[in-house]
Amino acid sequence: MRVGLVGCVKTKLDHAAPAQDLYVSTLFRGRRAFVEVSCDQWFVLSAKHGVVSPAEIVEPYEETLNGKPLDAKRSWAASVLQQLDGNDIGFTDTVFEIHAGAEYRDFGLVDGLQSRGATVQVPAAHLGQGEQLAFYAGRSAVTAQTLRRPTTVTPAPSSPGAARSSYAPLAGYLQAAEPSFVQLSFPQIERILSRPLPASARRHRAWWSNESRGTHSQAAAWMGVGQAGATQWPSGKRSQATLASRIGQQHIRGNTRSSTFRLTISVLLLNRLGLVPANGGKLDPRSNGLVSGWIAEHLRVVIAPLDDRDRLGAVEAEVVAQLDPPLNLGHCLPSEARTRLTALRRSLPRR
DNA sequence: TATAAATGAGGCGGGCTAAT
DNA sequence: ATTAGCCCGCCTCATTTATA
Repeated sequence: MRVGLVGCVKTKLDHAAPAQDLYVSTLFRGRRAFVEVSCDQWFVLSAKHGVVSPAEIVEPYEETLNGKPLDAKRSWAASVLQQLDGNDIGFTDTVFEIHAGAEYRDFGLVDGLQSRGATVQVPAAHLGQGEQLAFYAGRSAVTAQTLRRPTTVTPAPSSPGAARSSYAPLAGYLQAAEPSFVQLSFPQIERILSRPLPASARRHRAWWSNESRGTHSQAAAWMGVGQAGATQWPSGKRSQATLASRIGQQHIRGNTRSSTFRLTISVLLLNRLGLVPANGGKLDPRSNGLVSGWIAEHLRVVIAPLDDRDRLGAVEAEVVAQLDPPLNLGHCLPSEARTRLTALRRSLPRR
């Protein structure tokens, strides 16, 4: 049995509503989505009412544990434990997953649960505010499911990408779309997002532009669509890399260890750019920057969508066989140039 | 000493303009 | 027409500083 306890937040609806809907901040919604997947049952930890079932109708109120006197926090924790005692929960075979701040946890609640024989986990402990928002928004249902298995939970570092954005539903729609060409109206997009688009979306064409390194999450949403990696054989493991992450982070801004393409460019330009090898088959930071600049300046990318990622490996072999690109080695016939390239690549040994 | 207020953190999201 | 990028406010928690 796994029980989620979700702390209340300040921002609420202005009218009575089921507890699960009363709290409307991004953080609460993220926590709720998390426990709905990861737990068998969950409750709200309300500063005013203690343990509240998600469906229970609650009037909006203005109360928080933050900054309350020690005694008040202790007696609040005691009353929460009392409510849980009366809830027919078998503590010894229950894992409590707490999604609330330290004020809610550390004044008797965690200790009380543990002394009753329960296991307590705090998946987002020690994360900063932004990190928490990213943590909850970035966790897909699949990821939350995996939390059922490990005994200790370590929050993953936040990573760039579209999944944590409020535009994630749009990314998901595009990801799942059958045809590689999709046309949507404003209202259709708003239905997918379950909220209106900002006014700028209708007023400024620029709102819809792509963005390589900016902060506009809507651009990240559609630019992150599309998986770059094929299914690995024989493990069947699927790469999580998107086109944006593979090309941008590994090929253009990565290092020689993360991209064979970079390795090839680096060894070919070693003398011309005065590149200095470093340990581990990499280049020193300055040299790596020079390679990034060179690639950014010269690289042109053509994207050919393919619906079946499991066939990417076979398609690559066909494409390479037809084009016979001089810098590719795999799937190619041997040549004098390729023998030299192999030798050059050895000039950056991985050791 | 207890409480309240201010501040910092950092990712998200929006508005807008300059540059290409 | 499109891209790059600056600026600002929001959100919440944790910590520091000010006040009663």
